[in-house]
Amino acid sequence: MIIEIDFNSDEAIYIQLRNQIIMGIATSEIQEGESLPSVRQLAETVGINMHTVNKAYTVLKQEGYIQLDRRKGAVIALDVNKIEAVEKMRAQLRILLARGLCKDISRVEVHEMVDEIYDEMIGG
Amino acid sequence: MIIEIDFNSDEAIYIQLRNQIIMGIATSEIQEGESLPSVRQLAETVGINMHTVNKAYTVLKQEGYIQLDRRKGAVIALDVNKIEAVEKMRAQLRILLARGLCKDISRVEVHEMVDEIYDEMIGG
Amino acid sequence: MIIEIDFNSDEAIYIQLRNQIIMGIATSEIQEGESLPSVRQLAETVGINMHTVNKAYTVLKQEGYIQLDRRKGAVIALDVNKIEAVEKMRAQLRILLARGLCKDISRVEVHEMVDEIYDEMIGG
Amino acid sequence: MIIEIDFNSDEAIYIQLRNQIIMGIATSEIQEGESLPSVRQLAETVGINMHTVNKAYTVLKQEGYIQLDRRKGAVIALDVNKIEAVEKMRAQLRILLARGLCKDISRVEVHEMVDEIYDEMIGG
DNA sequence: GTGGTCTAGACCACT
DNA sequence: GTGGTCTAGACCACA
Repeated sequence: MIIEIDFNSDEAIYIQLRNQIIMGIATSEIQEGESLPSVRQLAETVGINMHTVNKAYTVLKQEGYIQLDRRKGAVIALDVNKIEAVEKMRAQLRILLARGLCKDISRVEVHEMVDEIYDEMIGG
Repeated sequence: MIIEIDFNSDEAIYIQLRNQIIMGIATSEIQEGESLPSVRQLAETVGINMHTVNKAYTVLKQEGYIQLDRRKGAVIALDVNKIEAVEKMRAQLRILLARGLCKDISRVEVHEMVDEIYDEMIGG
Repeated sequence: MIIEIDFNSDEAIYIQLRNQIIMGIATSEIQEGESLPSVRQLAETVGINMHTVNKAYTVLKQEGYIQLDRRKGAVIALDVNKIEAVEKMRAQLRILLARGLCKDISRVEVHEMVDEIYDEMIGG
Repeated sequence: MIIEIDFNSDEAIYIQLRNQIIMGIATSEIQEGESLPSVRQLAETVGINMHTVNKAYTVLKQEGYIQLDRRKGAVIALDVNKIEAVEKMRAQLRILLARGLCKDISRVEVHEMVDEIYDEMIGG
């Protein structure tokens, strides 16, 4: 799994890291039960500070994507609180689609985009 | 148009303000050519700092939702750069759907959610 | 409210800080809705690093004692999840009383101690 | 006597080990004069590192629960320094009850909890 | 002026 | 060797 950070982005590095790891889980590049690299190792690979990786891992834990195992480090462990997840997604979709409406993006186009992204991710 | 700020949210106040104004445009509560309240007035109504309102308006201008007129203040004026808007939406949908996949939200459920939100907004 | 840190303690500074703030809430020295000092201010007063205070505040937020208000800073706001709190207390009492049993501390003595501490705190 | 470690807990493994052994002594599952398993054996049974078991035993010795004998290994031997034990318990009860007060746990409920735990342990 | 983010280096606890 | 903790300094976003 390749992680690439855009240092010119206005998104915080730990957020980019978190997002890419979530993408990795979604596309099954990393699977439930597997371990992420140690904070020091990933920090060196990516070229950032250990503490920044640590923050990304902490957030991933809070959001229910990993668990910190004292022997194996950060292990993929999905805590599926679906009700919460659905509400969170709905809130974010709402603003996303509102933006789309203002920019003349049609309902059909959104549905197409959703399907394209799903096909990308699950390798359909 | 009612604006409500959650001061305990982890989202910046000016972002919440921007989002709610975009929602207002999408749902036609405010229409093209109409003016937003003055910076001072909105700040007072909502109970926040003038600088914060200013920042929200500046962002809305940069993103092509309003224009700042010396006499009429902030006027709704949509600058539809659709190609850019589509790419922006695609990038955000990608991480949103990745999160959904991890949390067992199915493709069908996402499509349903999209339709529900569209119906809410355009009053279908 | 006076905060004192024992730099020779084996307890982490941010834990000592958290505990003393919880004590302050329990004894009503600080009340619901009041603000804690800013991280910089408290750090200076106590003579520790800003980041350490920040960590204490973060933990207090996660545990449901404060909320971070973007205008007022850290505000006392008790999130009473009693079921969770009771289970947490039971788990900790279990090991505490087990230690007591091994050290010949009687059930009566524990009850007395509990009453003494309650009287101290609520000023009975 | 069954020992179970939660590798995802934020409590160090050697602390969990220590606590469970103290629980075993308190509930008379292991009695004064009896031996604990050898470091090697316990490490293998539980699936942890030998050093970790060693650390737990060392702490138990320092706290006056066992003695380390070259031939018999770790033997339960209670060193009752009651005054010290009472002060230690009082300090920990103080923060525990402060937490309880904040979470609306009443004095009566604490007394009930104490009795329940005592009954569990001494098989009342 | 405030918190958020990032970096960096150091020490210790834990495995 | 690993993460946890603490310190420190710097810059930026936010109010």
